Amino acid sequence: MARDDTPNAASVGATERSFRILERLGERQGCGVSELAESLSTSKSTVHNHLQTLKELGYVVQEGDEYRLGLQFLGLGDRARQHHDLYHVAKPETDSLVEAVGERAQVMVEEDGVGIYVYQSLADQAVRTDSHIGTVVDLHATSVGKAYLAHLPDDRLDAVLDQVAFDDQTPSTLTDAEALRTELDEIAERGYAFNDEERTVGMRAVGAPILSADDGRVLGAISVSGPTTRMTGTWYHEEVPEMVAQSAQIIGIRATYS
Amino acid sequence: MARDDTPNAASVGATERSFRILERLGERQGCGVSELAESLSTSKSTVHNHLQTLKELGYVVQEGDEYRLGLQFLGLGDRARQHHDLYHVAKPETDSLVEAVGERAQVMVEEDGVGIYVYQSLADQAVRTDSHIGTVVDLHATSVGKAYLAHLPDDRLDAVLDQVAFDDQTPSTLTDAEALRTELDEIAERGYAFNDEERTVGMRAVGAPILSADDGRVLGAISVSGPTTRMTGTWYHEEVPEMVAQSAQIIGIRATYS
DNA sequence: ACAGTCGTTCTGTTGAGCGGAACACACGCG
DNA sequence: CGCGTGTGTTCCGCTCAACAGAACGACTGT
Repeated sequence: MARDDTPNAASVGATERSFRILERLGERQGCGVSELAESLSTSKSTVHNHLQTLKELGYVVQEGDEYRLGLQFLGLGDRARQHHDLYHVAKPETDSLVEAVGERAQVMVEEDGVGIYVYQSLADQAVRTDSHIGTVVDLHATSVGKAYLAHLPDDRLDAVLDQVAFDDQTPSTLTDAEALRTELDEIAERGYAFNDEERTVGMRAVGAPILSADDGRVLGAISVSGPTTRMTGTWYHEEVPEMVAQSAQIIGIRATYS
Repeated sequence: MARDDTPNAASVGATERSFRILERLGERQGCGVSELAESLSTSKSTVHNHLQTLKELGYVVQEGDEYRLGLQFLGLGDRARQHHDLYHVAKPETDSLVEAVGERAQVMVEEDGVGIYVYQSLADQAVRTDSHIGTVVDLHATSVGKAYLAHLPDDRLDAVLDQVAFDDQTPSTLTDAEALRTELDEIAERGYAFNDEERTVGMRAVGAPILSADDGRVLGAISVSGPTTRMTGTWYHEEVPEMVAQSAQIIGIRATYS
């Protein structure tokens, strides 16, 4: 369910094709029909039909010989985010956290076995990577994901781990389910999680869970990430974790009483 | 093209149906199969097929007997917004404008004949309406839209006005094309536009165009809106316009040199 | 003028998206 | 307890529409 390459085919093929086109349009910053047709191994006419339909619906705009994603998706995205009220309470606190540490911070929420960034704040000197709002991340290979998993009830955790494909993304990625479970226990006790180049070489991160203040349920997670050159020593191991955990706690309190 | 009810049918019907379902899911905050099927006058099985497909693609999540929009749309929306670099430069300035006037402000960009809010900032006492990020608005019935139109080249203006259906939304809405043109001339000279309950009864707004600092091209528009009870006298007619126009100018300058 | 793009249009065929009916399950009520 | 009614889900054929491929203009740089 969580991964894209599910074996069972989608029942509505045309819809799947449309979204493949849209996703490709997002990756490249807009492109033409032929480029899309080739990269999706579909005929030009089919791609053209879909683009025309999406254009009429307002989800794609045409600029000369190029097609781009339409801004209407902002509306759908905003509507989807309104269900997760965590966003509104986390936004200001995340901004001040970024101001304090001078790196990058992101707020994650789980959806259907994967993590999705609902907010991201960047300091001026923060490292620009491919992650942004709406980025889908693995729960077991990020500091936010592990902080989240560490506080998940056992049955939910089992369900998530069953879906996870342990395809090591970097040489440091955990590939063993048991090793992950023992690390999650440590994280739960410690209160925050580290990520040392597991997902992206050259990047380290510190994540903390956002817990409901009354029933202790985990609502999401927040993390700060930066380059290995700056994330070192007690700054990486103590001071940043302290600040992240504190911000996470504040967000958790605000989320429960609002 | 700009409006939804275009006579010519979409070539890919399944895609259109999928998006109708998604839009409906957005309006109601998630709902069930039967409710969707009835309101779209489609069979339950068809709706179910589409929902399953969208769920596998990650754009819809299922929670018990309810379906909701998935957070993946955040990614598509963010990608679409990246093309309009206006967003990044306008965000901080809009926030400080809101802090100064204590109402609501929104940044608009044109896309295919309609206006779309790419950012919105709310003060604590701001009026909550149905507008939010991604909201599609008519260019001729909003202060942002008119401020934008007033600085559009003649040929582009003609093209937009041809598409506009003058369906008066409130008793105050302008319904005559010529009357609109004369008002646009005044706006262009004055530098800002007013909106007195044209779109929403009880709401007034002041909008100013965001112009490129070098070639004077109009990039978008920004507006402040609030209730008629608070938007009165010189505050509405002079002070707020002054602040909005100043913010618009700052954004225009930052947008050109960045 | 030519060959190389690009996007667009056309047409036939087949498979897939569709509606309708039947199913399984959860309620609430007498 | 059944019943009635409400879900969401599954099944199954029929037909229409989504697809591939080829042909068409319009450009662009040889």
